[in-house]
Amino acid sequence: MSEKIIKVAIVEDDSDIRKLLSLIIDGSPGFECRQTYSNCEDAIENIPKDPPDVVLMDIDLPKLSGIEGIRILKEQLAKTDFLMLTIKEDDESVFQSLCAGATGYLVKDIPPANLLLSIKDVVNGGSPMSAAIARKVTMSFHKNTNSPLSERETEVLKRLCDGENYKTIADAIFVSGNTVRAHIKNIYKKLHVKSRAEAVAKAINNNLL
Amino acid sequence: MSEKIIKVAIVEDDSDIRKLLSLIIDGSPGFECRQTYSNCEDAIENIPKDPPDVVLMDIDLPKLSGIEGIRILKEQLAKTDFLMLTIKEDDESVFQSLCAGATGYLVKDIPPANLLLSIKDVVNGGSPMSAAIARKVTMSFHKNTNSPLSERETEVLKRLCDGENYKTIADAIFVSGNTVRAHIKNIYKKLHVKSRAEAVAKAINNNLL
DNA sequence: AATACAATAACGCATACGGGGTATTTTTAT
DNA sequence: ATAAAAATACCCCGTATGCGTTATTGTATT
Repeated sequence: MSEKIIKVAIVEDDSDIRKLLSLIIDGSPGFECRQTYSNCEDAIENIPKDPPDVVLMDIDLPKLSGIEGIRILKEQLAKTDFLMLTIKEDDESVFQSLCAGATGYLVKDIPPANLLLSIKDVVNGGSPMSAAIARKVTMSFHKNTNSPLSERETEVLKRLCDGENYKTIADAIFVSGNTVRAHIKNIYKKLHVKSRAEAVAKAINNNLL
Repeated sequence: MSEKIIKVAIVEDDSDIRKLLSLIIDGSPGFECRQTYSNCEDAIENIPKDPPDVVLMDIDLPKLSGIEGIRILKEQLAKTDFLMLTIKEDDESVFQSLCAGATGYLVKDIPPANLLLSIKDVVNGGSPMSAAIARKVTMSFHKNTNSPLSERETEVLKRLCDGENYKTIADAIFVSGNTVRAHIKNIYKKLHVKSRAEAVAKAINNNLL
């Protein structure tokens, strides 16, 4: 099946790790690593000249971060998959990376055999993630069970997200417009916001609906 | 490490599959399957009496769907992990499942050995997903590269999401309030919405920011 | 029995907002 | 070179919205 050699590029500032990774990849049948970079600037300049199948990207890099690097490179290289390979496991790093265009996220303690499997996985349409990372991602979908809002308020908030106004909501849930306004005021108090737009943003971003 | 036996429950309407799964699990050292159900109603009534570590949940079930089942069960059983095990791979099924509380999503053609690995993975804090499912999930984070909005409009929309008003936005980006209003009108036209709340909801749900 | 919250409902007031235009300048694309 | 799109800016108008305040009823919780 995988008769085509997978071309991998590496962006990693630690020269020991960089060389080790390139040796692992280049020494494995079916893989080749012709491009390695110690910083994002070089990668951004040279990777588009000969797009690899997969880029292994560190986050902590001298000037531009790996996340910024992906943001810039992914725009030009739609067909290239970017895999984060980093020691950082905080939510910010993980979700910023995915939003920037990463298709996988591996932590650096990954065994060489698994790294190669992950690279194969991503070219075959998967999204390899270390266990704890994958868990973070699925958790981000779970409905917030600690919502401060009552059922009725949640119902109203849902309708605000659809752009409904007082009157429309009132008619839909069979109460007066004044009642809807009262609910909305309570929603604002509980969410510490002062406008529909803010309430909607907070509701969506905190999985309150 | 895993000296404790992993208790698994199965909710699956096809009796052949149900029996096969329970045999695989019960026949593997370190796993036991004492509870199997052919529908959600029975599962909802009985699973809370003796919470397992992991529930393998089908989606297409006679009355209540597996997604609804998780929604109800997960509220009571915070410590139990729910793994979807289904033939369905459409976006709706995947994301509704995750939102309802699933911690993993496996397609039914998974080899028995991998199923056991996935169950171990989820109890060890991971989130096992079949390759195509994981890809769907990471893709859902990627910024929409086909945004109809200009840079300036995107900037304004971001600020609308923070609850800023005309004046505040105008001051922040050093233009007149009238200009901000003009931008917002264009945003409404392009997104086919007629209020801030709607624009914010659409922007967030479509990864325009 | 008492407290608290949720859901219901109303009124006044100032203004931010959405819809309708029009116009100039700059940037980008063809 | 020229057209299209983006960014800037202003006007009017009516109303939906946010804020303050008050009140009744029912349902939990203690």
